[in-house]
Amino acid sequence: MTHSHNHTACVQVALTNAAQLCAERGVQLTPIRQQVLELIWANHHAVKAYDLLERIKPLQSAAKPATIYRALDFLMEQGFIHRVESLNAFIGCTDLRTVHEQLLLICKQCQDVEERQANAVMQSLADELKEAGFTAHHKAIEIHGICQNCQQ
Amino acid sequence: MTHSHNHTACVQVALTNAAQLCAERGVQLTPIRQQVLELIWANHHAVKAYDLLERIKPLQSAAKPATIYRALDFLMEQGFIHRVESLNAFIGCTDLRTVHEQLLLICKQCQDVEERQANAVMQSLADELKEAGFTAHHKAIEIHGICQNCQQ
DNA sequence: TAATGATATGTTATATTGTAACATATAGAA
DNA sequence: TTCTATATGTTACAATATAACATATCATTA
Repeated sequence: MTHSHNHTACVQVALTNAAQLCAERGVQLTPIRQQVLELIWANHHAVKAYDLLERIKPLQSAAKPATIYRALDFLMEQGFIHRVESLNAFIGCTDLRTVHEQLLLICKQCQDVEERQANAVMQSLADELKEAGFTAHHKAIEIHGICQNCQQ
Repeated sequence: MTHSHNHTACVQVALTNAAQLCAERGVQLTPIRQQVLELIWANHHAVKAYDLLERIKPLQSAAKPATIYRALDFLMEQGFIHRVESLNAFIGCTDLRTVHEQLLLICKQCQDVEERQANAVMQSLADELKEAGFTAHHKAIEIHGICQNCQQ
């Protein structure tokens, strides 16, 4: 994704959808929340909370950790971003309109994170959970390695 | 697992296998490392590093954070424990002799973590990764919810 | 034997990540 | 206008993790 794509369009779509969903849901995409979302969408890397804090300071000089964490909490509740558990970091969700479980492919080389629906994986996981008698509330499926673009 | 099982046997097996594998590999299961492994195996909950630090202090009064993190690093390298990324915590590995990817089922109610081989899931995941052109180095697959025993 | 090197641990300090708690502001509803 | 819900400001701190350098131990070998 770092490699050749129209990223402006990515950002545009993400922000437009977020704004519309907020309107539909009667929740507020305040300036801080929108700025955090934009900063997360600066690229396809997972971003750390304290990096966001540094980057938002020119815009919000009063920003403190809580400023960022509250915005992140909101954006996660709304499904606009995902937390990458194995990196303590965050990425923009590329699939806002679908109820889905995310499979995250995390490239060690370019740092990009790709989100995939992976329906077959989710189906066999559902089967496995049924067999185990386990009721799932949240799934974190994170694969670290080297993405297609980074392998010559 | 909290629910009715001979946990002494779990611990025994884990420690015996770890000792044997260390001997085979020519690495040292030092007192500190063994104590940390035992503390992790106190039950089937994921344990936090600083909890381990408190619990090891009666045995190792000089213990500091690095004491624990070094032991954890060793135990993870040897495959004796897993890190639960979404909890910042650690559990004993129940399947030392098999090369495997772990699916972790984390119960919100009893805190137990169950490790499953989930071969079908891993196979469809491998297919998905192949399709994505992604070379995996490490997989964190962590499902949060309610385990069979905790649902009446 | 003494020097060397590999491994493990001791120790201090600090970096990173995340939350609690209470105060203030703002805007719409009653 | 007052009330309420929501959002943000602010201070302090908790929880998680690592860096860097010192010391110890033991087997190898010069």
